[in-house]
Amino acid sequence: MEGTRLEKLQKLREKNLAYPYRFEVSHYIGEVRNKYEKPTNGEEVVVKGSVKRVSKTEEGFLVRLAENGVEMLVITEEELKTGQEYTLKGKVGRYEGKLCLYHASLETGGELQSIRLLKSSYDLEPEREEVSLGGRLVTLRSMGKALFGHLQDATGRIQIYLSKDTVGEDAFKEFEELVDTGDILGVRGRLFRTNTGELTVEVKSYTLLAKSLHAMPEKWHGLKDVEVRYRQRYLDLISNEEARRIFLIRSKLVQGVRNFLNKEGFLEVETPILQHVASGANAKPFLTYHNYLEQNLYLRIAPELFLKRLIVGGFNRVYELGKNFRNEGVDTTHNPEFTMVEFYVAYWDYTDLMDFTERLISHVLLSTIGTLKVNYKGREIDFTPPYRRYKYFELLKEKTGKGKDFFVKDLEGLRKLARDVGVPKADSLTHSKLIDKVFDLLVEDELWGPCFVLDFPRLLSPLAKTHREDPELVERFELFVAGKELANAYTELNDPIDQRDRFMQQLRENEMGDEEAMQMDEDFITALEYGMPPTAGEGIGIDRLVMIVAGVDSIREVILFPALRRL
RNA sequence: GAGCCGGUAGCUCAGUCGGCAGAGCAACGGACUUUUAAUCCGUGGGUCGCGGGUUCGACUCCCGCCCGGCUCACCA
Repeated sequence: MEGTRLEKLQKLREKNLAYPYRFEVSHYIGEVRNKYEKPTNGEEVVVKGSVKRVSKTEEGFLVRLAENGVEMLVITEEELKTGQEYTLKGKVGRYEGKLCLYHASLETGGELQSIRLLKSSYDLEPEREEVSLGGRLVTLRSMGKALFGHLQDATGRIQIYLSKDTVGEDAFKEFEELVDTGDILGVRGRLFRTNTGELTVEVKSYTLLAKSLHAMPEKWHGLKDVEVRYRQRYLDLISNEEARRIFLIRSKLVQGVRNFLNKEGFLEVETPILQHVASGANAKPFLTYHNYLEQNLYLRIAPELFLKRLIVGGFNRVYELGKNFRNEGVDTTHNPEFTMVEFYVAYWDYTDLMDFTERLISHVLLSTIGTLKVNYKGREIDFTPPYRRYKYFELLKEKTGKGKDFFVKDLEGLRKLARDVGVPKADSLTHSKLIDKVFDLLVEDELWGPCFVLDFPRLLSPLAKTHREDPELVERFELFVAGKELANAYTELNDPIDQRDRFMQQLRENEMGDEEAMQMDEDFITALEYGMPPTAGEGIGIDRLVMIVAGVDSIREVILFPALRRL
């Protein structure tokens, strides 16, 4: 902690001003800005002005361009010189809320637009509306008898102006003495625009709502240290616009999923996370202990078997959006606790789900980012339905020239193939794992655009119903995007006798060394014995979907507090 | 679990061949009533991730450990 900030806090305590209980806020900051800043539409304009400052950013040079004192931002690849006058052509947009000319290039002729007029058409006059706002003071520029700063929350940022004239001599002096950047501040005053056109609160009175005892991260470069960004995510959210963007997308996306499913008549349910048998997926569970029951319990690896019990119970459409826990490694696409939505529909089969998935993804994308096309790792992904559909063994045949019979029946031949293509530990893997690994290695990475892979080998899918046309297959599909599995679905196995056989097969797989083979769940089989209607079910990985929608390549960037070792 | 890279002031980063620990921002003092990465003058600030070793001398070289990132293995 910083000594001088502690001293200021002490002075606040003496004046009984240290940590007030409440502050009446009229708007969140973003609301005020939205009210007076019209959305831009990419209009192309030519403007002329002199360069006040050039900053280097990831998007190019960020330039402050002034025409008779009125300013706008410009983002350009051109190397402009401070103090020089230029005519520039570009598209009108906003940069952190401020009017900005994007993709600006030098221009000789063209119809000139005055910056003042351009700004007045997008940035409306606030008519001295009175507002009361709270936020964190993130910048502060003191000029003796007046000062400017910016107040920020996750919805936006707004400039504040204080002078001896507006708040009075004593309050101004107190501000300079006791307030630092980083403090949470409440301000009341009237909105106006400065000479350069920036929306600003002319502060009549202010309240220091919480002192920050630590200095803020650097105002220009932000917080870069990824470890600090994950461990102290609040600092990331304060100082990095990108972090705020990602988690606002995540929130909207989750909301979009819920809205869509609710609209389609699904019931949102919650099933146990603490389970006696961790089944429903191939994964190693976390183990915990319940003192009163005097029993070990597992953290769920999937909600599947409970959701299907609810189908037995007559809830025809159910979903659960929540966390699963798998005791596995951590990398750019895996976190030990991750979020999935699983949903089940009585009387449907997996072909119904493919169409449904396309509709769901479309709805979610449009409601979060307003488009079906996203850029990911420098390539476009187009989610416009329909998605391509490939059969599992046809993809393998393309790559290996071998058909389904080879993979299902010729274990030794498969083992040799696996060795040849470089599957690690090919000598000790079980038959089903071998097929799975060969597929991963040869096919998966190439499935870039959204596509369904369907009709998986029965061996790999102990909960899926046997294919109506081929007893060696099941009615199952996975949705692949950017080489990663995003969703997994099947026509659910509802024959209890068959289900028991499949679990038994899993137990044998376990004995043969597959630690992740599924556990037998007798209670679930009992439920099936009472009769489960034909049902289709699907799970979608929310974290991965957010990664693609937000365009980031590490799962930790879309999880607020990712798993890290304790310091 | 393995390989590679990284950890230096509150933050972002330099640090040459082993020779007094550096800059910008932030902070502190001063000037400045429309600034906006404000500006100008001045000041303070370090367990160089931790622990050993080599050396007259280690941020720098060697060994071990901790934490993180990437790749791989495992997994969705």
